[in-house]
Amino acid sequence: MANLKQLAHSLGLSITTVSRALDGYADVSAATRERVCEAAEKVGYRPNASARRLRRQRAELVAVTLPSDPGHIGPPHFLDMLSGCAEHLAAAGLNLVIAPVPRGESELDICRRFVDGRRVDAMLLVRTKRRDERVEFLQSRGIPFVTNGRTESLLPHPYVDGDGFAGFRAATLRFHAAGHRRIGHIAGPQEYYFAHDRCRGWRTAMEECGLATDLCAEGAPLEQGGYLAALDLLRQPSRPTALVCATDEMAIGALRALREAGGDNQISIVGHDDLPMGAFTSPPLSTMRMTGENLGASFASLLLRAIAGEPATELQELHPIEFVDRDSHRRPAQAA
Amino acid sequence: MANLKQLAHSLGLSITTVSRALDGYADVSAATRERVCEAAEKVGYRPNASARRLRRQRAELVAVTLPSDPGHIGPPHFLDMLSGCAEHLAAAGLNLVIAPVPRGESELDICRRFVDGRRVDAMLLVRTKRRDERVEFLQSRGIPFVTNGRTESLLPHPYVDGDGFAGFRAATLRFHAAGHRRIGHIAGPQEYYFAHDRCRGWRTAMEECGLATDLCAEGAPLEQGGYLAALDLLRQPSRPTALVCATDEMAIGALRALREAGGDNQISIVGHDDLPMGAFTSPPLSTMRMTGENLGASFASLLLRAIAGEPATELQELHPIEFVDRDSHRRPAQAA
DNA sequence: AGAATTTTCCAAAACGTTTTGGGAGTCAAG
DNA sequence: CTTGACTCCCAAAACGTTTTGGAAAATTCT
Repeated sequence: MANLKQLAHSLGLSITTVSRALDGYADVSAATRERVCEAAEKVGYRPNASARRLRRQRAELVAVTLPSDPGHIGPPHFLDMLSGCAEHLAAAGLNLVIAPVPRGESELDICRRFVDGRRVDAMLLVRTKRRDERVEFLQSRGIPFVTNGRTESLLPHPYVDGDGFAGFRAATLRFHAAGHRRIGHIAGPQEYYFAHDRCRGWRTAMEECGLATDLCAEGAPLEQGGYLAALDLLRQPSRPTALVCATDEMAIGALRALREAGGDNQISIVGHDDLPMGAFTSPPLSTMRMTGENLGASFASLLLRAIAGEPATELQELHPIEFVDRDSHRRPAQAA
Repeated sequence: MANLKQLAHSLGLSITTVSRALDGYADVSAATRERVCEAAEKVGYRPNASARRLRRQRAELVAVTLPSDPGHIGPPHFLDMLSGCAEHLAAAGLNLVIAPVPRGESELDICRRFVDGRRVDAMLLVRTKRRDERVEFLQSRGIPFVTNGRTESLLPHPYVDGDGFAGFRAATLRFHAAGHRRIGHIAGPQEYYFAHDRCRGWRTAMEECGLATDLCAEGAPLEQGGYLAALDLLRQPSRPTALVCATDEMAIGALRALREAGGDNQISIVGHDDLPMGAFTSPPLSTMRMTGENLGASFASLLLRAIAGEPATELQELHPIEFVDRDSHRRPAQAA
C-alpha cells in the first residue's frame, strides 16, 4: 500500500533513513530504527520488488526449463523436487519460475529470453544432453546455472546427477552373479547423457564378464519405446534371460512385450527411477534410484553457491544409485 | 548486454524514439523503425525486465502456491497442468512462479508476501477449502486470482473445478442400477471443498434411492487414509458391497484393506483422479476424472481475463466428470 | 506564400528502491 | 578553542524503462 516516500514523510524522516533503518544499518540510531520498524509494521509496508530488483540489478528469480518433448518430465518426484528447491530458494529471497518450452521454440530460445532480458539470476536445467547447447550458451554468457544431469562439456559446470554408470554396471553384475549370461539392455536415446551413461555401465559390466554386448536395443524413453525395444530383443536368435532398462517407463513397456511374447514371467527385469506405479505392475518392478533425500535442497544450495561465485568444480554432486528390490529381477537364469 | 541508452546513442537517436520504434508506435517513421530494429537485433537488445516492470507497475508474474500438507499435490497431471498454464501465460508475457509453503508458514503468509510486495499480477490457488482464508484475503486486496476448486465464499471468484457432486452422484446411481444397495463412501477431509462436494453427491444419490447414508468414513486424502477408512466400513455389521472413494489414492488404500480383510475381489470400488498407477492395480481401478483437455490453458486464460478486469462470474468453469471404466467397479452386488 | 496539419522526433518526468558521499551536530582529547 | 572522531541523518544520483507533452520539420491545404 505504502511506499518509502509516504512512510518517510509520515515519520518526518528522509527516505534514506527509513530505508536504512529497515535494512538494519548501524548508522541509524536505535530509537529511530525502532520507530521506523514499528510504523512500517503498522502500515504493512513491503518494499516494491520491481524497484528493488532494478536498483540492485538482481532479478531475484531463478528459472527452470521444463522440456515438453519426448516423455513426461523426468522422475516421478520431479514436482516435489522443484517444490523443495523453490522452498529453499525462497529462504534466500529468490523465487523459482517454471519455463515450459512452447512448440516451435527451443529450450535455447527460452534460455536466451530469460538471460538476455535479465529476468533471472540463475537457471536450472533438466534432462541434459551429452552435448547440450543450453549449457554452452549459459557458459558463454557467464550466468550461473545448475543442471540435473551431467554433460560432456569441456568446461566444468555445476550439476546434480546419479551415478548411472555405476548403478547399471552393478545391476548387470548382479544378474551375472545370479547366473545370467544373456543380459540385454534397453537403452534410451544416446544423445541424453543419462541414457548414454547407463548404457556404458551395462556394456562395461558385460565386457568385464567377457560377454557379448549385442543384446542392446534403443528406443524412446517411454512405455512404447521400451515395448518396441523389448520386442526387438525377443526376436534375437538367443533371447536374453535378463533385461536392464534405462527407465522404469521403458521397463513397464518391456513387461508388456514379455507378456505378449509369451514366456511370460520368465525373464528378469530391472528399471530405473522408482516410479510409484512400479509397485503395482505384475510382477512388481525392481528398480533403482538416486540416493539422497531432499534433492530440491541440493539444487537450491548449488544455485545459491553458483550465484555467490563459487567455482563450478566445487558444485558437482554425483549421487550413488541404490537398488529397490521388488520382484521382477528374480527370474531364474536358465528359464528363458 | 546493451541498454536503451547505448543503443540510442549508437544510432544517434533519442531513447524515446528507440523505445517507441521497438514497440511499434506509429509516430516513428518506417525508415527509422527499420533501422532501429535492425540494430537492436544485431546487438541482441532485450529490454531490462526489472526496469520495465517498475515503470509499467506490473510484475509480469503469476504465483501458484503449492500446498505441502497432507498428501501430495493434487491430481497426477498437476505438473503438466502447471506447465500448460505457464506456457500460455508466457505467450502473454507473464511467467509463472511456484511458491511452496515452508513449514511454519501458512499459505496465507505466502499470499501476503507476494501480494503486498507487488511481486505478482495475479495468483493461482489450488486445493481450496470450503471456507478459504486465502480467497478471503485476495478478495479483500482486490488482486486477480483463479482457484482450482470452488469455495463457499459469499463473493464470487474465478475458478476451474470438476463437478464432483454430479460425478459422485452418477457413480452411486450406477452402482444402484447394478443392484447394489449397501454403497459406502470413503470421504476426504470435509473442510476441502472437493471432498465435501463429492460426499454430497454420494449422499444425495443414496437419499434419492431411499438408502441409508451411514456407510461413510472419512480419512486423510492418502493411501493410508483410504485404508483405515475402508477397514472402518468393513467392520460394520452389514458390509458395503460397493465403495465410492473420494480419490484414487484412497481407493488404492481401500483395495489394500479389502485384500487384507479377505472377501478379496468381492467388493466393487471406484475412485477419482485417474492416477496412472490405477491401471496397474489388481483389479485395475475404475475411476473418474474431470473432462477438458489442456486445463492449463483454461487456467491461463482465466487468469489473463481476470487481470484484464472481467467480472468473476464470467470466469467460472465447471467441468463434467467422466468415468474411466477399468475393472474394479464390476463386482456383483450380492457377493459381499 | 502563408496557414493548418501531419509527421517525426525528443527532453524530462516518472516508477520506488538502494547507495554514495557527505553534512551537521556532539563529544573527548589536545 | 581547535581538532579529530563519532553519531545520526539526508540530498541526490543512480538502476533502465515507458510515457507525457510538446517542438521542429515536412507536408498539405487555402
